[in-house]
Amino acid sequence: MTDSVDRGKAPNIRDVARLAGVSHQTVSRVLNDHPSIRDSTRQRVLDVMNDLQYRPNRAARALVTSRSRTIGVLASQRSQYGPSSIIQSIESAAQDAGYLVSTANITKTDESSILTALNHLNAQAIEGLVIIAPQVRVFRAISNLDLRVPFVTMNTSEGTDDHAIAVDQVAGARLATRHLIELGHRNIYHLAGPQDWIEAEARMRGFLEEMNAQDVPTTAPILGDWSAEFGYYAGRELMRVRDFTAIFSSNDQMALGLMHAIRDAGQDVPHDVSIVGFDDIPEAAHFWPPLTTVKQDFPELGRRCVAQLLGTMDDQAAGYTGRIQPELIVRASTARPSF
Amino acid sequence: MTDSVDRGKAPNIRDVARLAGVSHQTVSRVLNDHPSIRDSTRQRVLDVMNDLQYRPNRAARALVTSRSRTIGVLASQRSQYGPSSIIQSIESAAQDAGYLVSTANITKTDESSILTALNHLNAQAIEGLVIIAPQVRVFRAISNLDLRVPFVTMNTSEGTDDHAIAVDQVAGARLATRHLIELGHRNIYHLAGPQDWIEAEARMRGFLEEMNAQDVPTTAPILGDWSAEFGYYAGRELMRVRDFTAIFSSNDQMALGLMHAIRDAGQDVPHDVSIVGFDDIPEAAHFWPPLTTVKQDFPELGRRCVAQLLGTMDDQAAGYTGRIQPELIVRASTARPSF
DNA sequence: TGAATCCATGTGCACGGTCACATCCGCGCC
DNA sequence: GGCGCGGATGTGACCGTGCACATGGATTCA
Repeated sequence: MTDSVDRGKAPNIRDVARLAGVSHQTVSRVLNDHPSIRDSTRQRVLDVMNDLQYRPNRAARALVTSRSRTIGVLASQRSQYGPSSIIQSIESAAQDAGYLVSTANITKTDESSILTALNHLNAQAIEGLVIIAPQVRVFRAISNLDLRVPFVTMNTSEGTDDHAIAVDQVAGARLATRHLIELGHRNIYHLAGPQDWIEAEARMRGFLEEMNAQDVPTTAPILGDWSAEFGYYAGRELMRVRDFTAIFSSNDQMALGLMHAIRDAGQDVPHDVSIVGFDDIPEAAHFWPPLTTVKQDFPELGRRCVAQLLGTMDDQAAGYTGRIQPELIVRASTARPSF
Repeated sequence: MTDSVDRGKAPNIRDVARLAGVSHQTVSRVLNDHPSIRDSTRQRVLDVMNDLQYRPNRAARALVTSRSRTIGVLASQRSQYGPSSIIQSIESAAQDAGYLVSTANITKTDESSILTALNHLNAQAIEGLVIIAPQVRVFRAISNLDLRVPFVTMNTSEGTDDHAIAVDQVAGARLATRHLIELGHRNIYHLAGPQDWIEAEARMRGFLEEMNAQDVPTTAPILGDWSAEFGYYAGRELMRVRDFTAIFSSNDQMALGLMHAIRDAGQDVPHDVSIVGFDDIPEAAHFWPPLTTVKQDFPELGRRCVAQLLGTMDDQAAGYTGRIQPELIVRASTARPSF
């Protein structure tokens, strides 16, 4: 009678304790891998847990430890390949470490939508934050709010370098640019990402650095919005001028739009114009022509994020300091200029 | 002295109560919009909350109410455009309703990885479940586990229709197929998705139904894996045969791969082969040639999911019964056959 | 042999909310 | 004037877990 478990209510540690003939604290110790538990006792408890289909109550645990075991992710453009791959790998890494992930998305880029997102995360009592929407104003909003939470960002920015886990975007952009220069191009445009995105800025910087290093004169980059749509319209405008033989696009989608516009203008890629993208989305190999691009290891990026964040949270020295080196993938969208 | 709030600890309702000169229960009532609170009292409490930067503790609330206010999402292929768009809209809809979203991803398709994912969600004490990985075996695993949680799935399958919120995949596939037939094609292949995906099956069914309805003889569909890569290799095989003038691909990525292979074989899309995709990913308009495809309203799908799920959870009649109608987007990848 | 130490386990309370129930007060009505 | 009633608020218990501390027995060592 006293042994019977109430129907319709999940069992708790006291139920387990009673059936195993120990105190609730012993059960708790088994749950937390406390060293000084006799093997026979542990086994008995585990058996009862199994019988009862016992699952620890996360809320109760969070309440008493005041640790939510949740990390927040602040993202934007979530449906794009890069962000979504990263989120996926963050989530699986966090899950392995026993953490939950709560994401908040920024749709509009205004200050208030950033605040809404951060407040949402704050309400979850997150213990750490990964920022995948590395816009300058996001950092501003964070320091204004002073959420006292360790955070990690995917990309470097002045003043936040402690937190940065980066694919070396600058190096990637230099690879792409160097490739074009080595092919013989001298009139190269850069179609950049949105102005306030840190990775857009880094890629732009890499482009300019390499151009300068090789003594090639540059024109001002065009600021885009990452979308194929924008690339297409930018390409239409550019094709009116035609004072270039190559374009380095800050991501693959815009590169796709560019190639579309170039064909529409009756020109050929790569014969008339060479195109390089960035990211190496899975589709890039099948674009027409297959796109030369810079490959980022998104899954690895996500894993490192979590590793570093958990490290910071536990006040450990945060292992990974090195950047992930991106890789140039040469495909058919680049060739020697045709003069 | 007694009024001072401990530093380093988040304020709780009792702190608020003390400073507002009321009982903790009154504070709780303010939090929960209880009707019988005098306006002046409410305002006083709200002011104190504001001063203290009070945030209700989700864990404590979850503990006492035994409601986690969390809904789970079981996904697969998360980094692809469709799933990630849906997840994004689910998340924002859930957030609006005061719910948290916890996602679990299935990478491998074996039974055990499904169980792992479901267990992960189960450990969160989710109150509802959205299934975006509508593989047949997922349903089997769910009924085996008998998680007593209401769930919703994106696509219909025999026996689970109560839970289905569907874009009418069959209708979409029929639209695509009819378009090809009306252009005059008679030898049409279908490149389907993985066998055990319910949406793949539905699109295949739509294809076959329409072909039958129009008395066009069909060949057995080819089973793919959704990737552009697969589309490419399938295309290479198909180009050896060349007994067709059109292919209906079950998604845009595979269509992209097909077009790549067709060009590699020296043939032209749409002159020699017409191609139709499915999904209308943002890049599809800029493929070469721009892809004729069937557009799904992913964000709406996500919103409905949440609406229906919350409805079911509150035992309300679950509003939306109608399917979302997909739309054919005709672009340059389809034309009359060239004989 | 007794004190110190360590191991294995138990006891009671705290965490921050909500719920059921109690209380107090003012008002209308017979 | 007494009674009932409902609005506004207070009191104490409880949710499931972990922590600090207590306990008792075995072992070690002076």
